[in-house]
Amino acid sequence: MSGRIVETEAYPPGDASGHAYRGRTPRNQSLFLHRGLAYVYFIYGTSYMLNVTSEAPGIGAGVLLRAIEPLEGINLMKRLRKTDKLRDLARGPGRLAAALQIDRRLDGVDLCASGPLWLGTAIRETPHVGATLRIGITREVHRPLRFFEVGSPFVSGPLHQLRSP
DNA sequence: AAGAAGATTCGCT
DNA sequence: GCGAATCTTCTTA
Repeated sequence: MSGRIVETEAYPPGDASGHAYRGRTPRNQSLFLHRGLAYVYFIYGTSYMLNVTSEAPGIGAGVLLRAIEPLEGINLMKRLRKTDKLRDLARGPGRLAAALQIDRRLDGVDLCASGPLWLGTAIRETPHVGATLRIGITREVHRPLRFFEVGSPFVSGPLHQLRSP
């Protein structure tokens, strides 16, 4: 299965809304490893979230992947998500993880090497990226750190664009 | 020690 | 629109 990332949120170093803010715990320890690894956690009793670590070792920070445009393995994703609606397969961070069968076993996996889960690049025209407010947080709510592809139907949440980065 | 809140989603009303 | 699901951390409600 594969998809194109169309929505992310940044949780940079020192961000009070980030999971690393209060230091290392058993759940978030992979956030403090080197960049390019998966940080996967479970929340609300229902949902896994996939993040990519983004800083040097010892600095806790990452990027939450909130939505992908499904590309390959769509029928498998439909089974895993128990829906036939293409638009709903991976629109939202919990849905994204469910569509890609991601759970805590993938926590700490190197996303920049061959393995069960990885990031790649594809040559395309430069996407139009918008920035707006992050969703579902209660601290540092005014920072425009949610990034999305303008016009994509596979993006979740409000799309009022605050600025173009 | 116990309860609430959290980077959410789903099903029922 | 609201409540439930139920893991991890933080607060003391």
